[in-house]
Amino acid sequence: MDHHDAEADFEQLLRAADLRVTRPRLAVLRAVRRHPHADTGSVLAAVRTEEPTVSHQAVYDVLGVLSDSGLVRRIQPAGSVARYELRVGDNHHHVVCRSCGTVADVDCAVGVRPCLDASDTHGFVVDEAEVTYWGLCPACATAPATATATEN
Amino acid sequence: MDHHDAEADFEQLLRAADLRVTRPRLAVLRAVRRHPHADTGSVLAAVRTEEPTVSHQAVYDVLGVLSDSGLVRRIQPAGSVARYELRVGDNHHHVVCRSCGTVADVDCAVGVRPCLDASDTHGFVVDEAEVTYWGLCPACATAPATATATEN
DNA sequence: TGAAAGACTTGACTGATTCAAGTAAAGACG
DNA sequence: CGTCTTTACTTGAATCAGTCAAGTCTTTCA
Repeated sequence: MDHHDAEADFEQLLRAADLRVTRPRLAVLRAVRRHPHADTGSVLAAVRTEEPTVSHQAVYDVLGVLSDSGLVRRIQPAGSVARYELRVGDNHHHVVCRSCGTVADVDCAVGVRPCLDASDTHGFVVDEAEVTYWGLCPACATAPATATATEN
Repeated sequence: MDHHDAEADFEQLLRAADLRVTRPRLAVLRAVRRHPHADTGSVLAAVRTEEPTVSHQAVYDVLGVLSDSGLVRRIQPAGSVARYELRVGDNHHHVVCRSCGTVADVDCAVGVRPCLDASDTHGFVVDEAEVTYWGLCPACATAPATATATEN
């Protein structure tokens, strides 16, 4: 994984989305790549290891525009703050640990767009079906409940 | 729907769950029945039309214990505050309007427990698959986006 | 009826997220 | 390459859902 190639990728990604290329945006993209499912606070911390002067507001703004542009995906399991990931457009889903809040990716077995056919959507125009699996992660399934959700 | 019968039902429900029967709890159950998918604030407001002295903390507490006991179900679509409903244990799902946040119930067409078979759950012990359909409600699909999510 | 456990009230507090005003940097164009 | 316009970022304050803590009232059960 060459550093400059990855940089170029993110830069292209931004330009293709008609977004200005800025240091905070590149840093956020790198942070999200390094920490899949990280919440805003973790992204901020990760960003500041490279760009110590980036403000917390900038991170909120950047995550907002990147989400709106579809460059990152925002998820928010019940009871959790917003989390972000780079995997986008591949219709994957998430398992969330009820005990510690850890999130992992899951490819649905049913097909490319599972469960997108609801019987009656009351006239809603549906464009996405999001599946969240709830349960216990390997650690919490065996150990007593202690941990609290923070990072992945 | 006779008033006293319904009261008796809720009372039984509470006792069956080993919960004390209190005015706030009955009022919350009635409020949630009257306002499916209402958030905590709306439940509080609805409760106070019958029991004006109930504190906001009590409503949080009651909704907490009722959720833990499985008497009500708590949902929280991304970007929304917690919402509550009485329909429980029937594995139904939700459509959420991207524009106004309105929530509606959906029975999944695939079967009783749709999508519960994920290909690889990374060792998680999964006990529930929650499906959230995203799209536009009839009103927002035709009209320009204006409304903001509040009540159902 | 009276005691013990549990629920409720009150009031303060936290923490994620947003708002607003001003400064700085990116991209376009000459 | 320098200037201009647009848009991003910084700073600092504010909001709001939800939680914590201490004390009082109720429910339940003996």
